[in-house]
Amino acid sequence: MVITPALEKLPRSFYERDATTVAKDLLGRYLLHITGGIARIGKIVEVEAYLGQQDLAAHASKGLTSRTAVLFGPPGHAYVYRIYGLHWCMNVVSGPVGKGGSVLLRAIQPVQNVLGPTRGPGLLCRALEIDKRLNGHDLLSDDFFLAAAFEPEAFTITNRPRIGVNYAGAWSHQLLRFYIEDNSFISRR
DNA sequence: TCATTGATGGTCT
DNA sequence: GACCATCAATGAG
Repeated sequence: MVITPALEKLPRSFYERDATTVAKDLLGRYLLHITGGIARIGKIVEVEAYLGQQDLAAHASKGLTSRTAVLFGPPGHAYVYRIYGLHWCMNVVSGPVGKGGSVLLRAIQPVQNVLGPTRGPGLLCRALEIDKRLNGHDLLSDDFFLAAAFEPEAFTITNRPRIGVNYAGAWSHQLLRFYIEDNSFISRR
């Protein structure tokens, strides 16, 4: 029996801040995806910030294309794409509008109705049934959104370089990966 | 425990 | 045609 914490949907203003601020503030928040009457819920424990067009590690560095259009759209929407031909990854578009900033969700801690492992961006999406259909989806909707617990918990945030972006030169060294210290659900490495 | 590699497809050049 | 914001299975040590 899982006891679901009381949750409050995050407002648009939450996402209108810069990617680094949103990334750190997303730790400890809850991701909910409701499909077929089943609510799948995970607590976010690891994220990476992608700063926008000038960030060579970010998809937005390609500029505005059909693929990256969502990144340059309004904050508070989901950017979902396929990577390495077989995995889905999910970002949260952050502000300010037009900058192309976003936050990659890398790992969650299972809370309710989660399918399989969640320590990694591809696994996370599989576990919450997130795929291309949710690209561009508004995160203030009622079936796919982020929420805060009414009673937040205390934790320490650790900074590390982002993973898998060695091609990005100096940008690959920036400490833009954040996770909850000592949480056992972060991706290994 | 660590390093290597195969699977697999959309996007960009 | 090359390149990936990955994961799981494999084999060496």
